[in-house]
Amino acid sequence: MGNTNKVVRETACAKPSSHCREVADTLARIGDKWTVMVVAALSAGEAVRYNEISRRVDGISQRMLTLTLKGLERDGFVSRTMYPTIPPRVDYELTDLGKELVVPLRALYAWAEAYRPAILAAREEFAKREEIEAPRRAAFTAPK
Amino acid sequence: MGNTNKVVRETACAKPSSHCREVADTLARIGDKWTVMVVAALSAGEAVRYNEISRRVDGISQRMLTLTLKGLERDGFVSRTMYPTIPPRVDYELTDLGKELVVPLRALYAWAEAYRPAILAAREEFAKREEIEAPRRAAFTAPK
DNA sequence: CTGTATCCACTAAGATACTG
DNA sequence: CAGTATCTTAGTGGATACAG
Repeated sequence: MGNTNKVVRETACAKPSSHCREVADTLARIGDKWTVMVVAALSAGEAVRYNEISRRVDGISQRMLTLTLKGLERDGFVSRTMYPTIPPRVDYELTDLGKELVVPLRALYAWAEAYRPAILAAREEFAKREEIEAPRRAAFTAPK
Repeated sequence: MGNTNKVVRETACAKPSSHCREVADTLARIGDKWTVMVVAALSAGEAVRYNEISRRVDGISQRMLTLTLKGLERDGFVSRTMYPTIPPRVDYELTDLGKELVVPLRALYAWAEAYRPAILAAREEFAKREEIEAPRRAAFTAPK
């Protein structure tokens, strides 16, 4: 609990009057493994139930779905409506803020689609160059 | 090393013919903590040396800077030019692809700037509601 | 149905020290 | 100056079991 490390975190920025740390922060929040996909699952506009999201975002664990939804709710991107029926039913829906998030996300989506081939190509070329230069260090693999 | 868990990773997608997993993947790649800031440090256009980037992205460790730069180089976003002088000098510069990346990043930047107040407001309101509903579970804090 | 709680494996990331 | 190597710690995410 004692704050031994004080971590300044200020001025960790390239440009003068820009809050690029805040962008990085925001990007990190929406850019994690599941958030984008959950938002995508809700982007159609209608309210979706917990299990339906779980089905749409196949591969997500309950834990991660709950955490992701809670994070999105916390930041005001989705609204949670609970019906105390039996069995219980909970609807999730994008808020207005959430819908605003979809806009830049779609832009990024378009960008990713457009440039992914270029990225993959660059990656392959890089891998090839690595295989040429790797052997130079391989000689240094002396056991201690 | 034995692959006990087989991890399908296919069809983890909401919409039919969309590669939203790929967007998530791309977003995760460019959306991590340091990548955005390093790209920002290079976004002015000129070539920048290793230590200069290190200075601009204050707080980054050598390890993380090296890894981030290697990742960016790998994906074709930055070019690395090495001058075998003494002392050695290495310049990093955004490639054309890297400059294309700056475009959606700026859009996201604008979005983050515009909506951050709304997000922070939502977060505070959520925190308040939590404090009201938390006590209900506090009663269950029985020691095992 | 809609979660919560616990445990465990893996990875990411910082600090530090050393090399060409 | 421009990295690499290694160690250690903290956080992420999955599986499972259980609760309301």
